Amino acid sequence: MKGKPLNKPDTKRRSSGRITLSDVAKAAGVSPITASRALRGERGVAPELADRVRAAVQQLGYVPDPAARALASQRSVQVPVLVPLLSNALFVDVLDAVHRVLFPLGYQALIGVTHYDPQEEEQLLRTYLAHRPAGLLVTGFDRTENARQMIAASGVPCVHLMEVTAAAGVYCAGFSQHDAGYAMAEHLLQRGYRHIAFAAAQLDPRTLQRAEGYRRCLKNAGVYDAKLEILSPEPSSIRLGATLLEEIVRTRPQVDAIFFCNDDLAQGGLLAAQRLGVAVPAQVAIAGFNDLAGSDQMVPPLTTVRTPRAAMGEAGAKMLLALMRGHPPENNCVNLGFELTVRQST
Amino acid sequence: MKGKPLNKPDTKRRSSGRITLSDVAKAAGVSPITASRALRGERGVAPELADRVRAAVQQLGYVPDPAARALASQRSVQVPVLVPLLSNALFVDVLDAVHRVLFPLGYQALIGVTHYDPQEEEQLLRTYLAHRPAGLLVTGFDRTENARQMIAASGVPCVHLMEVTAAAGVYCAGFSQHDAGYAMAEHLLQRGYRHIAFAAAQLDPRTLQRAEGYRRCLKNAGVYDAKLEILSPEPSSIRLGATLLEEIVRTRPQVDAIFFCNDDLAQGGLLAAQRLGVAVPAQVAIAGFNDLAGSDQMVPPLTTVRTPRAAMGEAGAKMLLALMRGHPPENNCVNLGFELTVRQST
DNA sequence: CTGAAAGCGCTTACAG
DNA sequence: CTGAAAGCGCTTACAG
Repeated sequence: MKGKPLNKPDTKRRSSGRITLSDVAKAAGVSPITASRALRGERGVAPELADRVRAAVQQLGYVPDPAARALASQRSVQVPVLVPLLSNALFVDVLDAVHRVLFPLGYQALIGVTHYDPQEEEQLLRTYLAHRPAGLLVTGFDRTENARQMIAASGVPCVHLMEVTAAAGVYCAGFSQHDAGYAMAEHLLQRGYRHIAFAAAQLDPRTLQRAEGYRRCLKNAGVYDAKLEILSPEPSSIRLGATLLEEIVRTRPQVDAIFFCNDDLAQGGLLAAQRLGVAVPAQVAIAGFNDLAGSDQMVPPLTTVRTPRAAMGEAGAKMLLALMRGHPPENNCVNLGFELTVRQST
Repeated sequence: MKGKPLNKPDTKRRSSGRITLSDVAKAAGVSPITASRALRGERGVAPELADRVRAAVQQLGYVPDPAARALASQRSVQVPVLVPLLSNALFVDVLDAVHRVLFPLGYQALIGVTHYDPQEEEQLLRTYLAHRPAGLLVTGFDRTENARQMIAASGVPCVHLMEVTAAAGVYCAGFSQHDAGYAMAEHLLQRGYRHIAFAAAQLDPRTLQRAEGYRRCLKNAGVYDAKLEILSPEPSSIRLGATLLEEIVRTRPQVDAIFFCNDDLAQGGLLAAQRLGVAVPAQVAIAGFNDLAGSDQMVPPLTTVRTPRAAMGEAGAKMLLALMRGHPPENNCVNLGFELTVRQST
């Protein structure tokens, strides 16, 4: 007997008290492997046994251990979502949509903030890839060569958000930033404006693509003037929009319309115009981009481009889901489009 | 020889090709346990050996496997952050601050969205607790009894954000919502307003605490009128603020000031007043709460209460950090205060 | 201060 | 269709 406690014959060296798969298997009268297979819905398990396993899970309140699962299968349920910022509603909307699709299916969306810095993104990728993520969601196509290679070498399925490309073998859910910029410029031309300024902040790849669309459209119409591009590397904000409008009104009196690259800038511009007594759109028309909260409530309501933020998050997540399950989607690049939303500010 | 490949004497059955702790230990000429201890900065390792381990890590580019670590130590690096919504900038700011503190130290902030629903929160908790989180960050104190017990039983360190309490043994980082509501009402009284409406949405616990502060202040002054409370269960938004202002102006012409429970409502109210030709603050004063983006740019700039969102996230995360490391903070409840921010709308 | 053994709770790969 | 064995890559608990 050696003085061992009789009542705890099963005491292990490091028992956590957790209900394990073995407990479930024992209760169901099957082996742990069979229980595991039944749990994961793997076919090839007799329906009756699967039922017994499900019942045991219910009865014992068993919850699988994600760490053990990840270690054994070499794959976690984590899906890092790399976005430039959280302070831009744009990306929060995308992240929210991704989370809504992934979470109910057992996947964990992980926040990754790159601050628009490719080096920072590369570092994040290094860290996250060590976690054996199930999949990866990134913003756009602009990254370091290192980052690109790390993603490819990892074998982790990856979907690109916010932009589209014609390249093969690249998965993406987005829309053409260029075409959206072009469409807004075209709208302003149609309204009769001829001195159309482009006011932008941050100057990230997508902003520059919109700028290019604006540029091409005005050049086609023969009214492009490089001096009417106001490009600030500062972060986009309502306050900066106000500053930019003041600057334009002061230094470029000929301007009859301003295309702001984001709605927060445009809202700030609208408010600054009001303070300065500049009539919108009579003296200066104002247009934005993204159709953020409040744009429809501005005075006058803001003309903008409605972008498919939730749709991109959702479509991207669903595409990733397919890839993670080993079913490559027929269409590797979903173009969700955009919608020119004309209100009274133009 | 049995035909075995001679060049791969070390081939395991399921090698992942990953560089492991054993590789590091081998390269450093120590045992894996010593390498593990050195890596985790556990004291009691000879400095020289620790140096050799660090060098080997560098040279091999070793990255620890979080899953293996979690399984062996029964504790992951994950920190679920439970917030009501992502569509409210308030919580995004908190989440962002938490992430900024936790990520550089190797912890992973996990998104948890409760939609203001205690049942949903309980379900989330059940899921997250199974992941053996290192810590837990939750919003406020209002939750199901089940949720409370699950947290306590798990032994996972937990910090409450956004509110403060006098209760002992509860960790929190927040401010007094009640007092902030009181302060704004007091400001409006001091300005001479006597028919002060309170317009609120969502009606979550913190909104109701602010309402209570408003109520108590007006009662103390003898000017409380229950008919001037406009409480809508709908989600807070700029558009709803516009609707609420229109309703108040139409049905309660005596109102000379409106205290909106959140800045998005107040901004919407301000814009609606402009559309209706209602002068602010001459005819109706308007005040908000939270000092969200754009409030300082409104016309007129919005009087509001600046709340310590980033500070709460940061202080909460740091407190949690201390708890996770087994160093309970001296002060279990940090009150970050608030700042009445008077602008021209009152 | 250092290490050999065992174990965390699963799944993979191999048999039958 | 089912299972016994081994292993995923770490850390804990026990010795020395």
